[in-house]
Amino acid sequence: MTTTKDIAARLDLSVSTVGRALADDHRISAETKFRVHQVAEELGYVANRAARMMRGARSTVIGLVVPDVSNSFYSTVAHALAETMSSHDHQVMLCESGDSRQNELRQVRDLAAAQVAGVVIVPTAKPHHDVSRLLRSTPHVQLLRKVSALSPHWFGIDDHNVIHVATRHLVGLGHRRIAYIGGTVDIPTAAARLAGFHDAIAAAGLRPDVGIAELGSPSSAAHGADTLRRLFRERRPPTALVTGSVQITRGVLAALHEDGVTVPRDLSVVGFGDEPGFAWWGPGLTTISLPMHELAIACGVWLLHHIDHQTQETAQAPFTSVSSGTLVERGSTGPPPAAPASRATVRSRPVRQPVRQR
Amino acid sequence: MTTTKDIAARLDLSVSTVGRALADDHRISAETKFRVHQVAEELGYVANRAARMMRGARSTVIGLVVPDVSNSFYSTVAHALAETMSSHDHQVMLCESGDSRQNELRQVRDLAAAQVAGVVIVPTAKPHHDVSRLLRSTPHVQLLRKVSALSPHWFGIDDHNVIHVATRHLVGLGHRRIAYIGGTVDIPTAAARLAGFHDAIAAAGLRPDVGIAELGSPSSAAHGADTLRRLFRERRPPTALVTGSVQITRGVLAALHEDGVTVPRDLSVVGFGDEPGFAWWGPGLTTISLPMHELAIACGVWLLHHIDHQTQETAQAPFTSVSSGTLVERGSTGPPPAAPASRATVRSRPVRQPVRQR
DNA sequence: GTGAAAGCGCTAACAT
DNA sequence: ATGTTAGCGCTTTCAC
Repeated sequence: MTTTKDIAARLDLSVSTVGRALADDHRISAETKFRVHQVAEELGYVANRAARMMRGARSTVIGLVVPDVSNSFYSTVAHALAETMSSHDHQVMLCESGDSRQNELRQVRDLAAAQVAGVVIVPTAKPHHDVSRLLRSTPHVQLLRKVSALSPHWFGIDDHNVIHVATRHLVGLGHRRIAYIGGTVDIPTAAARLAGFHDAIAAAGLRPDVGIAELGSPSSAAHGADTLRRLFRERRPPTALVTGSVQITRGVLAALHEDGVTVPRDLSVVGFGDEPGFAWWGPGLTTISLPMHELAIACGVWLLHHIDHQTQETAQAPFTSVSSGTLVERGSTGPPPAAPASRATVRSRPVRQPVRQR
Repeated sequence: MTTTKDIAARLDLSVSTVGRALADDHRISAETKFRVHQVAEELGYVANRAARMMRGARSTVIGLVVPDVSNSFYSTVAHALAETMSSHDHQVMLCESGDSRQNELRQVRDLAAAQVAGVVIVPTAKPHHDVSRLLRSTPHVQLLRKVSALSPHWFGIDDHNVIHVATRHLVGLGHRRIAYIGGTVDIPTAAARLAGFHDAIAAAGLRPDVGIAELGSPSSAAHGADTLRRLFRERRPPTALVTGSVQITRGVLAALHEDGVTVPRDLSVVGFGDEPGFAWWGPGLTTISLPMHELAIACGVWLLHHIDHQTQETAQAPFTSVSSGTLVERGSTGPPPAAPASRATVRSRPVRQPVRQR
């Protein structure tokens, strides 16, 4: 590794002159600057960030803590943030919590050790106390989920409203037995979504068929598929369904496809998120589209601004930004059957038998 | 930020004793160690990585350079790598090149400045010379794509074979006018895929209808859709299609869906990659499934091993690992029409008119 | 078993 | 316009 010392030795200058030349200090002659840059280029000099940080320079690394980047929801976030940070000369450290407090703590500890400039975090249900403590001294903002143990700064979506709208849509179509499959209510967003469902159902004077995740179980595709099949095995299955997470939606769509359920005849479905493929699922999935890309960008630029301006002693007022989703109406929702719903053919042990389109 | 100095002052010890206690040095008494750890815990001490690195400690950060993490191909890679690195006490710095040499250079420069322990890179077509230079002094491995300017170590898939198998499948079904839509041949993987197609076509004695990307154009969904529509506008449109990237596959699927083309009656399709949703697209997409998760893990653990053992003066033999894909047969491929293909209804300005499934 | 001091690469205050 | 010096937080001699 080439250092300023090497360059100095090569030109018979002092390290400080080299440092200043590289920093384009006004006191250095144009000629010296030129020669320094030339040698630096030749030797492939790259300034050592570690040394710079020792001298008090702030890191240009932003930590991103998400449950799982392979979830397209979060990969969109990672992409948007990486782009935003890159265009502001910052880098993104990718950390996965796997929705485990222990992992989350390890990741945050690593970020603290790296003295990162800031952190964007989608927290787990109950972050470890040390996570709060470690983040206390680091500018950070919560994304999507919001827990009270961390900073009050938050960028998220109106979870309650989003599910409320989805449910109202089904009520408006005439459905009276509407089910909801969501994730564990440990997680605040999931709780808000469930509340949105309940409120919409209550406002319509209906009885909800709710299939939420068992406490502690993650919001997975398997859970979506299993719960759907359980709902269908009941005496009076629902005629409509609202899903409360992308993964659950995925599982439900796969199960409906595998089991040959005809949508919207046998069941109306409103999905969560608008992932690639949702548009071409069966008759097209009616779903809630969420502005994840824009949300992540807004969150990123806010954090950068916050980092630059919080040094002032001004009391930082809690900042929250709520974005809303949009109901995208496609073919998966329609009026309920006029006659008592004819039981759809749903097997608990599904046989692979794709529905041929013609 | 708490430092060893703070702890030392608190216990009236020297910084060296504190440092040793924290490092569990054998010369320090059990009691002192205990007290030091206690105070460290109380003060929320986190060792400063920058300072450690100044003392020669190697970084525990691995750079990951991909074109775009929102591409589920690469988000799978990012996830697998983050997991692997996390379980080996390493972190992942996420860098997006956007398939631009300039961005790639900036990102690699940042990684070099951060003195990262290693780099996993999906290189652009022609990386800047400085990228080679910068990476020369950093253990790195190429993933998927392979360019000669970088290290010979590479983990990828057998691109030629994968497309060869896909094409043979269609030939075997009796197709004689088979098209291929791939990305720009600037990128070695894309070139290999195209060659795989050509070889399979030549072996069958057929005339290929090839729709590759224009040079320099990225392998995008839009390109897939546009090229598909162009192919269909020709006098004798193909009866079968092979796609050469996930994005192109996505675009093709969307266009076929929007334009109401009946698959496999009007066109047989073999996709690339097995993304969520491909299974339920129309009659189920026949496609090449690729072991991206496993590939990324293998790549990650190899890099870690390489980092730990390259210090030995042993000449490092070039290491390459080729994984193969699997043809997943679903409903989107079938025999060609016996009679001259009835022109499918494809509009250049498609009207949204989803194909209703019944 | 513990302390003092040096030094990693860089920058900034203080000389010339 | 350039050189000298000190010090960031940590580890690691070398001393006691």
